[in-house]
Amino acid sequence: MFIDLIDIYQKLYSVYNIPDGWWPGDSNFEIMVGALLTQNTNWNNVEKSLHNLKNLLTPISLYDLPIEELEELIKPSGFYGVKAKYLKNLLEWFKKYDFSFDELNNKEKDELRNELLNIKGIGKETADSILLYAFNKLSFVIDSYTIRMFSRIGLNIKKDYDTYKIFFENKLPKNIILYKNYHGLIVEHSKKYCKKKPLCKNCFLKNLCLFGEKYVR
DNA sequence: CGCCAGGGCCATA
DNA sequence: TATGGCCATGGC
Repeated sequence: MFIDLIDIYQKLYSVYNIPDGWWPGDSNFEIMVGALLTQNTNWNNVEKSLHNLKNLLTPISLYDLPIEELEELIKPSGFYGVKAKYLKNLLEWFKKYDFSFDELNNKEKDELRNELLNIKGIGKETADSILLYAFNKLSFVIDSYTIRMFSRIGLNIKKDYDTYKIFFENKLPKNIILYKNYHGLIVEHSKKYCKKKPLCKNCFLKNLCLFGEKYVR
């Protein structure tokens, strides 16, 4: 089964109206915090937490905030106990670089990624989300949606983070906006049609989707 | 009421 | 390497 990633991108792009860059947020720091809070969590709940933090969305404010207060403010986005610790771990790392995105941007992409992965609470998806959307590094984000959607379309590769990441990065033009938008389009499409209980009947990609044929009627 | 959400860590085998 | 339990709130 041949999968044309560009063709699928263009189809998604023509259907969904997403802003260029896709990830919502008024600052790189807010994007970084949101990337952590959204771990296995509906974005609607993340927005509630970000709203609670609205006057504290600077690295220094959050660094100085007692962890008990941080827990209270991020409760709506769930797993608040571990996520508060994870955020503190991230801030402790960020402080070593004077909370400076510019300073960290001097690092090579792979080095920056490895440093993020060494923070307890930052796994591959969160690291890649921060790299791509907060640091503007060319690092494609894979999530459960990506694997579910493309395996249903017929992409016959191992359902594994690294395998998917390499596949996408090898086949796509090295373009930051394309990376940002593509992941965003996969998320938007998956939330609407390619859910665990799929809505293939109304899905405009059902012609391409082997999985969908069984659910058309 | 049950299912699911823009994961990751850890213990176990 | 690969599962399974755990972390938890809120929308539907």
